[in-house]
Amino acid sequence: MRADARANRAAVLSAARTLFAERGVEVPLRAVATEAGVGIATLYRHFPDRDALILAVAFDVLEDVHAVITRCEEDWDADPEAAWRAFGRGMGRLRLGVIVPALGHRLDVERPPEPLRQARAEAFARVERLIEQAWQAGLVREKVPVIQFNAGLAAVTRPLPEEVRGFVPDLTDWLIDVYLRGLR
Amino acid sequence: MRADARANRAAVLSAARTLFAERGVEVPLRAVATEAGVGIATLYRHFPDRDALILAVAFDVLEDVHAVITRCEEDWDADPEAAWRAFGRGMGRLRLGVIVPALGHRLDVERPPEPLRQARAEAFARVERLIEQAWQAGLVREKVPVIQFNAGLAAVTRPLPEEVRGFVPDLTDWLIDVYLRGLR
Amino acid sequence: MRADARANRAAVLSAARTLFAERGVEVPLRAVATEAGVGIATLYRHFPDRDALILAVAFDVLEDVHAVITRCEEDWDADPEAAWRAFGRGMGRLRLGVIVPALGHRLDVERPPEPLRQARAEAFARVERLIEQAWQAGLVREKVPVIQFNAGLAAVTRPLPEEVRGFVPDLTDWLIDVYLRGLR
Amino acid sequence: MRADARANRAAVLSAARTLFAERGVEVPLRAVATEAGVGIATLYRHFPDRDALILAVAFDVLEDVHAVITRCEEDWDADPEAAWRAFGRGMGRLRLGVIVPALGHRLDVERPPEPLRQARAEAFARVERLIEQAWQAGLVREKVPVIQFNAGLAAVTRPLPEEVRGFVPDLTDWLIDVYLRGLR
DNA sequence: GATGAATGAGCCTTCATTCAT
DNA sequence: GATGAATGAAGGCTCATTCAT
Repeated sequence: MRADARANRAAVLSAARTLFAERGVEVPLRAVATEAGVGIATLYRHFPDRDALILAVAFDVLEDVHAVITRCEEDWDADPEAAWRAFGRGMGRLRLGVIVPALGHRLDVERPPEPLRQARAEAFARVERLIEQAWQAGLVREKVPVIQFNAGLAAVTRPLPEEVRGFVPDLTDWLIDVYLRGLR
Repeated sequence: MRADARANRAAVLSAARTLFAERGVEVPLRAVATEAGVGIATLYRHFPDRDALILAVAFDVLEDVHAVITRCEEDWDADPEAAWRAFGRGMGRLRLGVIVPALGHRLDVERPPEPLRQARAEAFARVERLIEQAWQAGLVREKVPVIQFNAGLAAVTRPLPEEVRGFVPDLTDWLIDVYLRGLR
Repeated sequence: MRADARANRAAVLSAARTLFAERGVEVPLRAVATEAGVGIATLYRHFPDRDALILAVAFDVLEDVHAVITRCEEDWDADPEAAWRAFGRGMGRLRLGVIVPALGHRLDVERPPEPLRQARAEAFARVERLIEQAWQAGLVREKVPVIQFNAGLAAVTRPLPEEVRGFVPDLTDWLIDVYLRGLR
Repeated sequence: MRADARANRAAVLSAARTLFAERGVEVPLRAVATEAGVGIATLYRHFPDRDALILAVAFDVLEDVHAVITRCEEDWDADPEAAWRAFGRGMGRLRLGVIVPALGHRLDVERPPEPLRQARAEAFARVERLIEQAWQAGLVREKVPVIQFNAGLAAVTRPLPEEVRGFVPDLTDWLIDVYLRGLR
């Protein structure tokens, strides 16, 4: 792939991630292309349809998920509770709440492609280990299934309407704290 | 035919409430009409545009909100903790998570009409009193602002994709429990 | 026909004539019914479809046409030129320009009904006689065919947009004068 | 593909001009697109809404208006009367009667855009000069305001229904002659 | 490879017309 | 006879997707 092509792909991906988070995955793809500074046909060259784009964003997010997990693992011994909370907030900042439902909504119909399934499984396994550790450290009252834990996280991090955010600016962080506390 | 008309209106309202909850407030109005078993023009006769329909659903939901609150107030003295939890679950079942964001999204643009504002304010006041009681009973650690409390409730009760629900059937109830526990 | 029914019919007819002249024959029939102060179904009871209503208005206008002609005939001997001009203005005030095109547009496709054809023929004959008289009196340079004369009158009396009317309030009367003068 | 696009734009414009003249500016845009041999979305790409299309047609017509005026100016000295009549007929052929009312009807609501206003003003000025000349040549009895002159021309050149045109094929030319003669 | 243009499908909304009370 | 309600058929407009340059 040419260097400029790669740059375009990256720009589209980044724009998609931003706009998906801000306006939902139903945002017009033309808006994504414009935000990325490329023509609509260029977007389609890299991502044949909306699902492909969502999928790519999902991979992108999953990478960050792994980074957050890694960070948590590294910081764990120094201060489990802080690491655990940072983990929650880090996950929250990834807006899982946006991409997870979209994945369910659009991709599971036709079976999620194997690579995604695998990357997800790997992340699940690592989170499961974290939950286990947290349980041993007394940070969660029971070993919640990962999928349930993630679903909760997703629920808690979906964007709320402007109006509400206006009144409660740090709502998401607060909600994550409440969520984690509720798990104890 | 007044009776028929009323029945149709109710059918549309009910269909809208269901489909809004399942597919979001952007669901095609034709789908709502079909689900209600009426023609599209009948829907428009009763609700001149989407916002009017959303508004009507909001009122409908608010009525149920008041009922849930009343129930909680009545049961409070017998067992505060049980009443409080029932309150949370009752609210959860109303799918506030669907209608609240929609209200923010669409109706605040053109100022929500006074009656709604008032009905909402009334509900807020009653919930505020409940929170106060809960605080006194040691069920919440601090007197959270109602709007924040509700926003959290909304976040926690928005529908998740089929896939997730398949794995964790009682997710919403579980999340509400976690939420309420986290507030302690 | 009941008295109230007759009154309703008359009200609809009158409203139609007004609104046709003001907004064209494509005006929503509901608007006509409302203007007439009756329900839409009442309008339809009296006039099964738009064409029937247009037709009825046409008859109504034709009656006035006959009155204008009669007036002209009566005043002729006293002052032919004044009578001729009054005739033109009288016709102009009837807004033939609104109803004539509509008749052509909508009714001729399926042959205009006999009664209309006849009433029109009668009016045509009388106007033809007037033209003959006017020719003898030197008020027109040649014996224009009636249909042509009327078409010209219709063209000249169709309503113009507000903007223009604002600048030239008496445009129609002026145009009729020009038209009649041009015929000399 | 710039060339194709331009051709399409021209085709739409031409189709619009034809259909506006034949069926009025309320003609379905789909019909215009079909007549132009393009998809409906292509029409919308070039003209974002009906007003934009009407506006473009208006500009198009105005260009022809200027051409007619120029022609008249050039031919004036050779034979003023012939030039004046040719001017009237040339204007008549442009179907001002269709586009002028539409401009009044639709565009004045949201202020006609400056360029149009200017092109129109320029045409008005030139016609005013022609009227002045015609007055000096004894071709009009008084210096009619341009707007009034044009309104009359518009009134006289609006299309009449098929039926009438069937009976009097050259009605418009005849009417223009009568109009010009009436102005003497 | 990148781009803008073209296209049809789909949703919103209005309106003529028919029904049921 | 009068009425308001119901309905489907357009027509306006947007957007995902495909083409041609």
